[in-house]
Parts: sequence; structure tokens; C-alpha cells
Amino acid sequence: MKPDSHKFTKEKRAGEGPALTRQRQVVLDVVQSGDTHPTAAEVFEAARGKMPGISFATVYNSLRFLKREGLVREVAFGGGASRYDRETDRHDHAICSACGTLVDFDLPGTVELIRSAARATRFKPESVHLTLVGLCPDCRECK
Amino acid sequence: MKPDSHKFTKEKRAGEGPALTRQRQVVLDVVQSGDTHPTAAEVFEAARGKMPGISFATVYNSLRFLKREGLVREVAFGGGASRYDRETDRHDHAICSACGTLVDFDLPGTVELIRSAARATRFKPESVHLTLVGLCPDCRECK
DNA sequence: CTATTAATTTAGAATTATTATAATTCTAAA
DNA sequence: TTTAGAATTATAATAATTCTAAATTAATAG
Repeated sequence: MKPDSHKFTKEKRAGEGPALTRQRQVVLDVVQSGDTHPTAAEVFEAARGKMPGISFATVYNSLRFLKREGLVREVAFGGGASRYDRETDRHDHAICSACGTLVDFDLPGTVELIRSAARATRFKPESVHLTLVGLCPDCRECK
Repeated sequence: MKPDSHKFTKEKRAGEGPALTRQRQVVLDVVQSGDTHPTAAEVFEAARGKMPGISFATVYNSLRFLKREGLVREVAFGGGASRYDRETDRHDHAICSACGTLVDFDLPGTVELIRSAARATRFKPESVHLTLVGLCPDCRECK
């Protein structure tokens, strides 16, 4: 954490893009602290702890903003709520079919993967998302 | 289409599981005809064409039933509505970031893929889902 | 420093997607 | 043809998310 990170707002404001406001900073802090992948509702809960009075709408707005700025990543599966990921670099996910735990990992060789997927589909590739579904180490034991 | 496919109901009924009723058959037909990946709402629209009076709830119930029976597959991305896929074997998806088109394809080497993903995560693997995001052949031209 | 303008936040309503409920209807078998 | 269980229907409920309008806050010009 840089010593002048609290000046970020002013710095950014003077010119192009919109600001990293206090509430957005709080939301970002929540997502970045801890390696869980919280839902918007969970982010709201935690954010309210740090800043009582913050609204649900602002959490959503902030998450959308932070996503656009590339500071957090949205991860959406199945029908449930989206989860937010502090890791913004390309990576893969594994989700436990028993407990729902979501973990990040990096599969080597995804560059070649994206290439062959593009070849097979004739798409101009932008990204690949790979998700492993299975039993997490904890759940595979407790059986 | 087998000549006795209309007897399916009776055949199945006599014994174990529940029936492939008329409305379920209609929903199945809708998903299986055409290679689009319709949402529940789209399935409802089309189903109502074949069977006016079918309810939205029944479409949802039928899709859930058909999914359990392994006759259709649910595909869920992002925040939007789930889409339903007539292709039930393991396969991959490519989604166009411009027009939303969703196409099926099969990437070779996914067996090895699932193995290395499992190795990296220590998960007991069940399935892998790979999605390529990019521009579909149509959209990559019209630029 | 103050007025003006623009962006952001808030609270709550609205929307969208989906599931649950309760009453009715259908189906298959006795 | 009665009956039991399953399925369907209409509707209500729920969950997740977005929108709206008013209030607040921040940035900029004077």
C-alpha cells in the first residue's frame, strides 16, 4: 500500500476517468482482503461493517465500476449470484460440487488452448474460461 | 423419430420414473429442433405455439425434469437467463461478445485437460467447462 | 472562497429470472 | 369408475440485479 494511496481520488479526478470514491475504496478493500469470492450481498455485509450506511445499490454500482476499471473480476456460474474475485489476471476456477467452494488456479498451456479453441470455432478469441467442477480436497475426504 | 415415440409416456410410466408427458414432450421438441440455445422464455414462446395454454411454470418444471433425465443441458453464463442445449454429451462453448451467439464445439484433448486441472487443484474431478469468448465469424467481419 | 456544474450516493421501486404453493386436472391401474 | 399419485396451472414468493429520482458530495470556474 503506497503512502499516498489516499490521494488516489484527487489524482484520478483531475482529468479523465471518474473517481475511486470512499465507498468504492471500501468495496475494493472488501474484495481484496481475504481469498474468498464473495457475492454482492456478502460484499455489502462486510462493507457495511466498515462504513455503516453504505447502500446496496452503491455496492452494486461500485462493483460494476471496479470491474470496468479492471480492479476486480466478476465470476458467474449457474443460476446463483455472481461472485467477485480480487485476482484480475487470467486464471481458471475450480468449484466444489458439494460445498460450493470456489478456488483460483492457473492451468499451464492456456495460450495454446485458446488458439485451438479459436481454430475450431473460427472465432476471433478474446478469452477462455475454464472451470473444473468436482470435489474439493476437504469434501473428497469427508465421504 | 421413431414411429412409436408417442407411446413413450405409457412405456415409461409402467414401472419406475415419472412420465414424459405431452407438455414435457413439447418442451423437449422445442429444445431439440433448431441449433439455437433458447432461454426458458424463448422455449415458452415456442412451446405455446405448439400447445397454447402451456404455462410458464410448466416450461420451467419440464426443463428441470428434462435436465435431470439427461435429455437437455442447461448452460448458464454471466447474469442473464440460462440457456438450454439439446446437445447433452460433453462439449465446449463459444460465445460472441458482440451479438451473444452461443455455439457448441468440441475441443480435442479435454481428457488430459481435466486431469491436469485436477492435479493442480487436488479436486476429485467431475467435469470441466470451457468457454471461449470472442467475436463470431459474422461479427469479426462486420467491423 | 463561493457558486455552478457534474458525478455519486441513497432509498426504494422496478425488473428479470426462477422457484414455491395450493388448487385443480390428468393418468394409469385396480 | 373410483382412486391415488403425479403433473399442470395460475399465482405468489423469492432472489439477484438494475433503475429512478432526489439528496449529497466533489470538482471546477469565477
